[in-house]
Amino acid sequence: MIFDNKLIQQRIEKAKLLKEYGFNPYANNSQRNTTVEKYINVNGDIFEKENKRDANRHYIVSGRIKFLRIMGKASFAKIEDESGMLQVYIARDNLPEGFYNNIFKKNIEVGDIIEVGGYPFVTGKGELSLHVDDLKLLTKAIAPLPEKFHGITDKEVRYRKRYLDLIMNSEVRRTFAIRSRVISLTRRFFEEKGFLEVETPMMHPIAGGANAKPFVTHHNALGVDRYLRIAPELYLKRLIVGGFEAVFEINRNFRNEGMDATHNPEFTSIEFYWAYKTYKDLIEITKEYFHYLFNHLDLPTLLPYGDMEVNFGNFREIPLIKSLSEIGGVPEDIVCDKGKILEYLRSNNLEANEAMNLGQLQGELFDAFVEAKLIDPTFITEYPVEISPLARRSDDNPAITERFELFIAGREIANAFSELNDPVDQLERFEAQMDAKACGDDEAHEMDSDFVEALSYGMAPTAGQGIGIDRLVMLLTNEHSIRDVLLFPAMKPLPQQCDNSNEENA
RNA sequence: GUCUCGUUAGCUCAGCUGGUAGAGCACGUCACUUUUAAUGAUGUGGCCGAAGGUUCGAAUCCUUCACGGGACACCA
Repeated sequence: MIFDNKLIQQRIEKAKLLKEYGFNPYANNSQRNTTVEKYINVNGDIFEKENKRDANRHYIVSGRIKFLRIMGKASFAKIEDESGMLQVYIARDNLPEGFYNNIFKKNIEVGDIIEVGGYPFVTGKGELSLHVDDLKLLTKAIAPLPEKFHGITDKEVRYRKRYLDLIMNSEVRRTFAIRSRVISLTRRFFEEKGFLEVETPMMHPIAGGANAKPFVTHHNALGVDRYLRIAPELYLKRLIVGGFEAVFEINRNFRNEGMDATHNPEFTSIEFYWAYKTYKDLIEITKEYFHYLFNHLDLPTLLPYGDMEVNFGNFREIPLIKSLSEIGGVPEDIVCDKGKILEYLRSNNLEANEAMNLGQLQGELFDAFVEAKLIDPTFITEYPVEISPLARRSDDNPAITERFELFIAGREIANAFSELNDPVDQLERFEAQMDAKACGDDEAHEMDSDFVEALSYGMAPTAGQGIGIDRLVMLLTNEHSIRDVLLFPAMKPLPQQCDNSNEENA
């Protein structure tokens, strides 16, 4: 039984006793008329008052008891609501006869949610507090809170029981408040730019738009399997075909792959598509977007990330090949020679795969020597066509594509390109993917003939971009695990949980 | 997937080369009307992640498994 713990039994007993005394341990008649934050702001003048108090004011605040110091006939408690923590002073003689000794001291404890009324005053130690003349229990917590000083530090417990993490680590709330604002600001930014927010299916008959393994589910009514989407890309482009010229979608993608500090099976991205534009326009709007975020989030331009400092006032742009020598320190004369690259990789004790083509090897050099050095925001452009299967070829140089990836703090944060809109080329690329799939590549794209047909009606030249919201939030909040920016990250089930769910389902 | 570290009271952690399971906080009882992780006294509290094995004897040594953290490889 889940409540068989002795401490929980004690607290259940206290709730029973309160009921017997006529106090509802789950009262629903809150009279709260201010928050802790407002209380502290409004009563800042109490420090200047005579006796440092004003008994003519009266406020009712509510919150969870985080600290309780009982000293005989008087007590101090710290109660916390969403806005902050407030000290309240509870003395026997200010409460109804017997309440303090029999009800408060015996049956109310840390973790309970209470409501107190009283006037503002400043204690001898100089802390603005509330002088309580009315106290009631709103919610009895029957489970004891973790230790008040160390709180809850076990990452596993923090992720599995996020509510406990939020109770004990109030700074965690700040991370998720920032996340919420990033999503809200992102939406507003693109709306203000004239983009239309759309919702495309989460359940796809064909999982397309990325190289990834999908989750499969089953639609009973139609008797068919459906794939949770791995990317919204192909649907958003259909909308461009249909005549929308600027669309975006902020939503979840699902990939049935491994989990680690930067991968959760469901993750949030924004993808946006912009007709009559190229990737160069995307570079400009991306800079504007970051500027907008930083302004509205009040973040400093020099943002710490781990032991790095990222200068968001220093956006750079460099072609991939050029970055190999200029940033990666790879000798200029080898970056376009397959044999010399292989030799160079070997001499640096890196894997040198003879089967790779020039573009793939340049990608290897980039990963090994450049990526980690891209601290300030850097647009890497002119990707080799061999490692950019979805991007439009450059008209000037058929070996490279009209594409960029944005790197910040040594990590990829956005991927963008001028979209392929030649339906015959697209069909051929799908067919090549089909061959790869037949050869055992289970992440190869599926043929989506409806999408090819859509392109055959003509898609205006379009630029499209995806930004991983989770990783962006990690960057902005200086968090180093995706689990710290997801309220409920995916976790393996515990054996006991399986048993419970079976019982519930039975 | 590989390597590595961890899992002991509600929480945070000790527990050495194997010999009856420890502390602080929390909780119970008592004292205390301006405290700040309040204080002082006293008491309760354990399937040592799970299963096997070695041993007279295992929290401790060995094997397997489960779940986490970190690193590396692949993907956003």
